Order: sequence, then structure tokens, then C-alpha cells
Amino acid sequence: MNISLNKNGHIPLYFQIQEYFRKKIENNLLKPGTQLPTERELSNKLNVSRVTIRKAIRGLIAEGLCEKKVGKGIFVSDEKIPINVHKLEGTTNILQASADKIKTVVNEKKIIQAKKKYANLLNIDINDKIFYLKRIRYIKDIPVILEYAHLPSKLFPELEKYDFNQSLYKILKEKYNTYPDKSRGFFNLIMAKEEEAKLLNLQLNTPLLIKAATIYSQEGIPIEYTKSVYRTDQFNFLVNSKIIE
Amino acid sequence: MNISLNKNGHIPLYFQIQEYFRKKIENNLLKPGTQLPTERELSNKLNVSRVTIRKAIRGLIAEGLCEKKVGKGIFVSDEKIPINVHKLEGTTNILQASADKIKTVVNEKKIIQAKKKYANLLNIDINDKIFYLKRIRYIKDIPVILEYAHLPSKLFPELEKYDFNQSLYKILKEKYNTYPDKSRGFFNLIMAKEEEAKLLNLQLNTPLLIKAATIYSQEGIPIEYTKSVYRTDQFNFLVNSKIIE
DNA sequence: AAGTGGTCTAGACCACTGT
DNA sequence: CAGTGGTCTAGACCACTTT
Repeated sequence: MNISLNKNGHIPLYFQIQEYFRKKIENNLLKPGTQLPTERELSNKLNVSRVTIRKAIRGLIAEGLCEKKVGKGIFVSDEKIPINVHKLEGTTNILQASADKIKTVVNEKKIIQAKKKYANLLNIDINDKIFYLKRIRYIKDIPVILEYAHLPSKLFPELEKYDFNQSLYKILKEKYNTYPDKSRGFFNLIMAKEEEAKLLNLQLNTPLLIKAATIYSQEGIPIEYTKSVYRTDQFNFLVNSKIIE
Repeated sequence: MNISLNKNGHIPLYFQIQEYFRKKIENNLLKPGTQLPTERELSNKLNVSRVTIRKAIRGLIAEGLCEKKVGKGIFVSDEKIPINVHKLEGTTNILQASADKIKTVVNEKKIIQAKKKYANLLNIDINDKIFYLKRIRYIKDIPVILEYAHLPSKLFPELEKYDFNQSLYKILKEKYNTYPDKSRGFFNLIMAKEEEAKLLNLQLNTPLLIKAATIYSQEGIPIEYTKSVYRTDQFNFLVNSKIIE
């Protein structure tokens, strides 16, 4: 490691350090899994304070190039998994195509009152019931996606009786003869709050991608409002689009 | 302002402060444009160090809830503009639909050698020429999108002669009878490097959304490789999808 | 017990903004 | 000029992991 820091130029020290490692990693000179020097080692070797080192590493973490493990150290991340957020197949299918050792864990499953927000989104009455499902997707036993599903109970009676470690859409198709067809929603960047940090096993304020959408059946009826939280350090988000409307 | 900080609990101080302001802003109790207390004021009032205040504000900035202006202070951001990254119309049309006072500035315009990467993406020869266009999109005189376009010169001879303060796709349609039809690519989170920070007038390491895609004509020929960098604090990214493949 | 990253403090100097 | 955020230092203590 031979970083030559320019302490008098206009480029911040932390940025020079960050870029040094970023280029090393992107050029595959530091391979996935490799441990970086510890914060204190870097601080000593480069003669900068630990705060400055931490600021440099923070940028690498946010881009998903590195990850920190408390008590262990800093490591170069694995390559990202391509995931097609646009395609309307269920997450189960998407993950099966590109990742191995996937697992789905049901975190919560219950019937709730619709309330105003979800009644609007699903075009149902405020007093209607909603089937609520919170699931966590794992790849190699690492939690990577958080999924919140809301479905109108009147469309899917007794939905709560099924096992949701498998595809939700598969159940909708096989048991209710309902086929997801269109989706309308948005995505954006959020920072991990307590809930996401806990369930995805991340530090607070880790950047995440959130996608929220209403799913429509072939008849144009809203059948689901879904919110998904993706770890940006794990995925490349694919988009295939076509002029259709 | 009456924040009650729990200095002994397990929730970090910076996070308590961040969440206090986040809730205030999301509940519209702090309106866009409002100035927050300065870092030093907050530090004094809350009896925490300035470093801790800065860490709290950092999370709000990353989510686009606040912005900092050096020499001025910290301000609550305006609401985000919805932008459909998926739809295949040009950025010009997208922005016209939802924002006012938009402006496009050509930053670079030249013919370059294809090289391996772009030759592959556009399915042309390494020795072919490429028309390269770098543009910056403004809303209310604020730079919000950075666009890099690469088009095969042999498909669009003399393209460099046109004025690109208007829609690129309009020129392709009107002058070359070529219609963009499909797109294939990905998006992800990046942190602002020197180039993005300079051109978008942001601090280093501001989180940004990057979208890269190859655009195909109705005949299935690659006509453009495009890379766009969006300010996440300015946009909500819309997605409309349909099962088509 | 030793080492890791996570949090936090109390300072300091800089470049930029407004008056 | 005074005030702002941006950068940086040299410490300290904590919870967690490994030996």
C-alpha cells in the first residue's frame, strides 16, 4: 500500500484515500473477501486521524464496495447480483434465476383494518380488511430484501391459511385464479431506520433502495400494494422498457 | 424546539436528533425553504458536539429532506419531482410534464473513437466513430441531471451539426427517421465523485442515482448508449411496468 | 484479554457567503 | 468583517468478536 497523500491540495484527504481504494477494488486488485487494514492501522500508516479514515471508508460502504464487521474489520464486498425490479414476476423467481441458496422467512402475517392510505391505494373501503404480510428474503443466509405486502381480504378469503415461504403470486394464481398484470409505483433512496437496520442486519443510515407499487390484475383491479426495501450493496437493478403507453 | 435526548439509552444521539427533524419535516411542521438552526446553535442547545450534529444532518441530506449551503446554513428541501425513468420518452418531455423553468446545457459535443466498451454496447466496430454528447439538465437554474449519450456516427452522419438544447430524440425522429423503441440497462446508487460534484454543484459523496441503458430502434438496432446521473434529492422515480416478456 | 468498529467530545483552521 | 458549513486532529469509552 503506497498512497501518496497531497496534504496541501484542494482535494480532501478522506477523498484521496477513498478513491485509492475504490480504484483498487474496481480494477480487481483487491478481490472480494479481502480484508482492508483496520481503521487504526490506516490512521497510523497514513498519518491522518481515525475520523478521516472513517469518512473515507463511509463512501466505499455506501457504494457497496466494502462492508464493515464489528469486531472483525473491513472487507471488500462480493459482486452485485442483477435484479430486475421492473419485471412483474415475483421476487422468488427473480432471485432463483441469479442467486443460489435463497430463503424466504415470514416475519409477520395478519389481517388488519384498511385505514385511509391503503384503502385509497387498493381502491377499497376504509372499513375493509387487509391481509398484511411481512417477509425477509435471504441469499446465503444474509438478509437482502424486506417485503411488505397488502392485499384486499375480500378478494382473497382465507389467504392467511397458506404458507408464504413460497411465492405469493403462485398462490394467487393457483388458488384464486388471479394473475398480476400491471404495476404502478415508484422507487427511491432511503436511509436505514431502526426497523430496516434490525431486520437487514445493517447499521443505521445505510443507504437502501425502496420500491413501492400497486399491482393490478388482468381485469385492471388493484390486487396488491407492495413495498420492498433492497440492499444497494447487494444488487444491480436491471431495467427493460418498451414504449407501450 | 424541544428535543429530549436520552443520553443513556442504546439509540445513538445523532439518530435521535436526525429522527426528530425527519418527523418534523415529513409531517410538514417544517416547511420547504425553512432554515434549521446552525450546526453550532444545535451543538450548544442540545449539548452535543458539532460532529454529532453533522452526523445527524448527514442522514437527512442523503434522503433529500434537507440541503446545506456553505456560508448560509441548513434548509428544508422542496418536494421531489416525479420522474418516470422507465418510460422511453426523452428527458426533455419528462421534465416538461412536471417541472417548470427547465433548461438544457450542452457541456461537451464531439466525435470520438468507439473503443472496446462502447463498440460492444452499440454492436459496432472498435474503429467506428461515436458521437458523444454530455448535457446538463436544469430546473429553476439548479443542475439536476447529467446525461452522457453515445451514438454510432455511421447511423447518424453529421449529427454534430445540430443544436442539442432541444430533445435528442426529436432530432433522431425528424432528421434521421429513427424511433427509439426499447431499452435495456440498469440503475444503481453511486456517490458523487469530482465530476458529478462539480457539474451538479454538490458536495463530494452525495448519493446519486445512475441509470445506464442501451436504446434500440424499432428494427432492434442499438442506436444509443446512455448514462444518466440523477440527484436523488430532487426526484421520485416512477415505474410503470407490464408483463410483456 | 486484546482488537475491532461505533459513538462522542472539544477543540482548530479553511473557504465561502453575506453585510 | 462575522458567520456558515467543510475538513481535520487527538483523544476517550462502548459493545462486540476472536483468541
